[in-house]
Amino acid sequence: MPDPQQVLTARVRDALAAAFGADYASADPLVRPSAFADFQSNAALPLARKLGRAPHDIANEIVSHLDVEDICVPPAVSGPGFVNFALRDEWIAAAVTGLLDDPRLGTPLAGAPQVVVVEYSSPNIAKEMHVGHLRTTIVGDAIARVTEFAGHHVMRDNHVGDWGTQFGMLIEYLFDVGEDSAEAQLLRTDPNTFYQGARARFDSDPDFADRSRDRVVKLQSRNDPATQLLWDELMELSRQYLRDTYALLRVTLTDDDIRGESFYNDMLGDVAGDLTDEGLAVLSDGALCVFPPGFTGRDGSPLPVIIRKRDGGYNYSTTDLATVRYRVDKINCDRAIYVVGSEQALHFRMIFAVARLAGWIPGSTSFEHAQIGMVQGPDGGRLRTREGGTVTLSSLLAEGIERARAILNEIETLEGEVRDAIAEDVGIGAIKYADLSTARDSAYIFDWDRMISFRGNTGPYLQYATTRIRSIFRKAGIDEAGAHGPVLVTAPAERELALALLGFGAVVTGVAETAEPHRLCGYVFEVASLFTAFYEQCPVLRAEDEATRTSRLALCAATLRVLTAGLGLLGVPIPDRM
RNA sequence: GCGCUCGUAGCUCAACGGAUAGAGCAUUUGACUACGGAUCAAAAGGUUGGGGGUUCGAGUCCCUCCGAGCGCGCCA
Repeated sequence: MPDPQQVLTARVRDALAAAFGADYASADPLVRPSAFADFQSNAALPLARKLGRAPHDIANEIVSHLDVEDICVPPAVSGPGFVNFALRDEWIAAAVTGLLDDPRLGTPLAGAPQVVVVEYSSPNIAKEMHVGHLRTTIVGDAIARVTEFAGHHVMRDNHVGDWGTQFGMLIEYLFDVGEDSAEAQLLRTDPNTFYQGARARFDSDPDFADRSRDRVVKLQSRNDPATQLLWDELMELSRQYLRDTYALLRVTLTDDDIRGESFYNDMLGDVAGDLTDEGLAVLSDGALCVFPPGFTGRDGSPLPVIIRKRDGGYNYSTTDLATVRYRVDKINCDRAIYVVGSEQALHFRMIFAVARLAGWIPGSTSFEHAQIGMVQGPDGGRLRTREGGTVTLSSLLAEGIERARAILNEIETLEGEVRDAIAEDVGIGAIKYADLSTARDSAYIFDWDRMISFRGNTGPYLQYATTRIRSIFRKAGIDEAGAHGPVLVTAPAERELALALLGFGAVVTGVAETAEPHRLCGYVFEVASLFTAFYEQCPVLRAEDEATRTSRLALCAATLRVLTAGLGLLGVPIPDRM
């Protein structure tokens, strides 16, 4: 347990119990990084009222009961009652040396592992993904990776849209144009154009629209082989497209993670039936609705969750409720994280409310909507192409790679094939890191120049930091895995870097709890910044003596491992050279 | 109209109720035969949209006003 924040938290808790009784051991010792020391405890201040004593006295009392001799120099009380901790250099050095032999880099395995469903990406199939899918895919994947690494059992769930009215339309259109037609070939090359063709006919030809609706019924009843065959073909084409896209994006989703809306089709009747039996669902304007308390619409009237439409069809609310039940009853999840756009916040609040009303979510189970903010264009509006159209994900990724290549071409003389691979890593890494590094629920402005810059808090800067470290080991002719220290902490830059490295586990654990990958981005950037400062101030290969050289090589190795682990958990690719 | 989210440095963004609100970019200055300068060091830049309140302590919690984005019955 090399994380000083956790160690100190435990020690202050002991001191609280010793000073004021066991009742106080449960209080949060409020140990935080400090600008005035390495860490501070704010525990004394909130206790002042409770104990009826001056906070400064309480702080002194805590200090007198503290046993931190092995970790810190004697703690000092300052300000209104803060207890400041300055770690001993030897303790930091020993802890970092220990980090080198810890495959988990100080990250504790979850004491009570949970089954966690992470729903993310979730595109509509038979359509190309657009920029709106970028964040849910990238952020969701990072959340899944981090949660998994923290020791939980993660079930990735790609809740694709494969079952709505539009599939009747697409299949009917495919029948009309002919499966072997040039038009049908568009499904392989340009599915959006095929979709638009179908849509245009749907809107202009009432007969076609009627046939499309019939086709949906045939599809959902699953008893028309010809319909089923075409749907299967559409699905296979989509799986192919998704495999390619996720591979390029370095996203861990596979075919096995696809559990689309169609999967829940046979459970929808039970959802409607059980809600009716429980007396929760009532008919309103011919539709079967649940009115969860506390939700009102435009004119102040109660807002419904529509379970069954007037025409007898089910919609996405029904599917989402079936999904909740499946996850609780069949997957036995302890936690479900929905990585979906923030515009659907109301929808999910209502779905979760209905599911709780129906008793489908046990009190101990957490259902969360991890809201994803919009990706905006330079003007703050929706991101669009120059022509005003929707930006497809593939064109966005291609441009990122192209921009990375252009920059690499200017500076480096790498072989063509190697350069292509590096350009891909850098371009994809830049986009992903920019996307991950802002709080997931706030909108951000998409800016090529900022994200692909090799300076500042960007993917390429972090990738570059790792290549510099690798370069040191290449130059030294040793393998970074062979650097075991011991680490000595003397120079200020060494101390700051070492201290930061010890915080890896706490950050990972925190991100797993909050599903906020941007905090991990902030952390790796801080480590990279401290490393470059160290790199400037502390010669490694030309260190003054052998012990210092060994120590600094070990610090480099620890930094490299923390950075690669952190970027790996974020899903940001790391080229060996660039 | 109602609800949700938000408003922080010129720009893009951080900040688990804790001391003097931090980074990056841009700007200005300094350091180059360098373990990869795709770098580092430093300066300057703020009444945290306005106003009240709670608290020992508020960018953070509550109220109110202003402004923005999103959402609000049979699309998903």
